[in-house]
Amino acid sequence: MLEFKRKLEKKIYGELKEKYPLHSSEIEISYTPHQKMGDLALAFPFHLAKKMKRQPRELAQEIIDHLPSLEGVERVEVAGPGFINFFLDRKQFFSRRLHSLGQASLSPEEEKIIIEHTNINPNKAAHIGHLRNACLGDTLGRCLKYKGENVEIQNYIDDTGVQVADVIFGFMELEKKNLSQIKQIEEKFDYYCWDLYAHASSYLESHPEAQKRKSEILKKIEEGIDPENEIAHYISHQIIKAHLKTMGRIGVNYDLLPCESSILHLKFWEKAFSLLKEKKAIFLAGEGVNRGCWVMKPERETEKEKIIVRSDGTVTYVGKDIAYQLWKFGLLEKDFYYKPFIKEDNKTIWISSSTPEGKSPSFGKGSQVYNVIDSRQDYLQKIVVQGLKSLKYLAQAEKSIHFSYEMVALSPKSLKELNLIVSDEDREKDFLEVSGRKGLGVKADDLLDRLEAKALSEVEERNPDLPSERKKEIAHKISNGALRYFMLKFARNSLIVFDFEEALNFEGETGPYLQYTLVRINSIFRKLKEKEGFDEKDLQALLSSGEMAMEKLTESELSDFWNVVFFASQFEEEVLHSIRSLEFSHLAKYSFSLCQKFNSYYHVYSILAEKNKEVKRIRILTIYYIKEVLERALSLMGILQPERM
RNA sequence: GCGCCUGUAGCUCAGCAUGGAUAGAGCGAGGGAUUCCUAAUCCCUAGGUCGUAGGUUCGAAUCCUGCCAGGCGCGCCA
Repeated sequence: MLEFKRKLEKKIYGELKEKYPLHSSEIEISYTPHQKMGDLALAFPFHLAKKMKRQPRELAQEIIDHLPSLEGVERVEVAGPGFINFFLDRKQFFSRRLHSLGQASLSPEEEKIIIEHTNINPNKAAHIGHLRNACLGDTLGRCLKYKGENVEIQNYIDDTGVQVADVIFGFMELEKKNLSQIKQIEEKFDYYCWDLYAHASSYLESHPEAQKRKSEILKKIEEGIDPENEIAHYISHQIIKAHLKTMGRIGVNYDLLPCESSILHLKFWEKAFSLLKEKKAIFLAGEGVNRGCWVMKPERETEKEKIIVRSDGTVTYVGKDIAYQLWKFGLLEKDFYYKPFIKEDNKTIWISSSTPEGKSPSFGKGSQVYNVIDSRQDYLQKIVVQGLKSLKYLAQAEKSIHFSYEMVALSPKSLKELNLIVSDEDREKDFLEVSGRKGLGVKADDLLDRLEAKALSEVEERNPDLPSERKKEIAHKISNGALRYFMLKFARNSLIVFDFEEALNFEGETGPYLQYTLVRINSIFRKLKEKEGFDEKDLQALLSSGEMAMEKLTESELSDFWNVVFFASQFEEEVLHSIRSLEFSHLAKYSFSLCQKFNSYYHVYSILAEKNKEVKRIRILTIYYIKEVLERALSLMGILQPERM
């Protein structure tokens, strides 16, 4: 479709450029609002009419008279106040789409793209907010790979931060546990830490004298002193494993886990610091409130200067982030060591190390970097980019993309359902921010468990005779579809106020609706095979024969056929649009609309029962085409495809 | 105070990049469809001053400005 439009635009421009004052960019083909008006539309007669001081409609007609017959276009007409609308040769169009299935017309534009997402502090279980992050980042990765890009997924691990220290404080001071006692904990470890973290946080808040011990813990893990350090190591690694398992449940994967501890021990910051000083990107404040700090000048006069190194010589969060961002672009002149963290059949997840290890693939050195981080960090991400600019890495600053999105909050109803106690002040609000520190949130695994349980009971009801393993597998796929679609259907700037009833819904605009549509299509092919012996070979024969007797379709069937096929042909444009705008709700809504169109078609036109062979053939090809597009759409969204439901 | 984001149907949200033809879905409400490929479906009905006031334009939900309302950020926390 994309290619078809571009060719047509070029051809039309070529025909008209001599006769009219036109720029090639003005010839832009769009879609008509309604099928009966035609398929493609040109709006340029309006601009041209203005330039030439003429009536748009009359001018449009004149232009049409000048146009030769166009390949693939059956009819051209003036519409409305002066649009030029094209009616395509449906048979030719469909036949070409079928033949070009599988050969993507998209092409990569970057050397290597790095996506950083998930980034959960390794001190507690993952919650719904993290699921949104992971779903967005993972979908971006899948779409970019589909486009042909070389993509590396990184999940940054802040294993030396205060959050981890809080949990260590909880273990050592509140529960008086040593490492071997911690290892004996039988409960789900990330859940155990979830509660302990909340407990330790509130304890530390009400016992300011305990802060001293916490600072000591923090210092010891940064300097690598046991037992605090080995406990930190144990906790973070156990939690990372739990997170990877949770994300594995929804099909989210990573290539590399870069750790804060490695950045620290390999002195990434020191290198970045000398670069920043050398290029005068930061300076030492000699007076004012920030005296003794290294600060970055604001871009605008009205903004405050940003502290990068505190007066005690320690670096701030944003400073470390600048160092990490430099490394991602291969600009730091330093690298991590790497070792495998998890090895599975054909996939290894690597983790950074601060000491030399064996052979590993090459990481980092991206030409473009996406950081998937929620919108509360807009300002800090801006500072990171500003850091690159001050270092005169303008190209890299341009290619540092903050994939910003709104958070997931909790509705008062959800909180009540979880039996979470909230303060009177919080109760007044329409929604509450998820807070790991307060233990306020819906744990990712809990939500997934509930989705699976609900899906299982629905499967039981519909397919009581299936073996229990099959049922479980289907329920898993359904829960996966429900969750992934839910996380994608909202625009990224839309705050999701989480509600169980809405998230657990399997009807209407939901993942299971999409999955169900595909199940129906597959079911038709299964029955075709069972009842008529129509198999893959027959399908291929049908595809290559190119025989389509479109004239056998009634006028209304031709119109319904075209409605769904023409829409399906726009898939690649939707993917590109989603990548460009980082708005995967487009892809989600597009897929949903495609399913709606198919389901309407399905109710009117029977395939198995159709007596007319020629009509039947067209219908088979139609649903085959939709199946191919839909399967691709679902896989880009990370939605699994059950064979039955 | 400054910066960013949001305001569209009873509810939840698309549409805004690149202005275009009659503003769309889902949920909820009411009605209907199953001797026929899975009813997790489909069809019909009701429901809209696109926050508000201006501006630009042949044309504005979409672009610009003001105002109102809400959220987030602006720390020698991470």
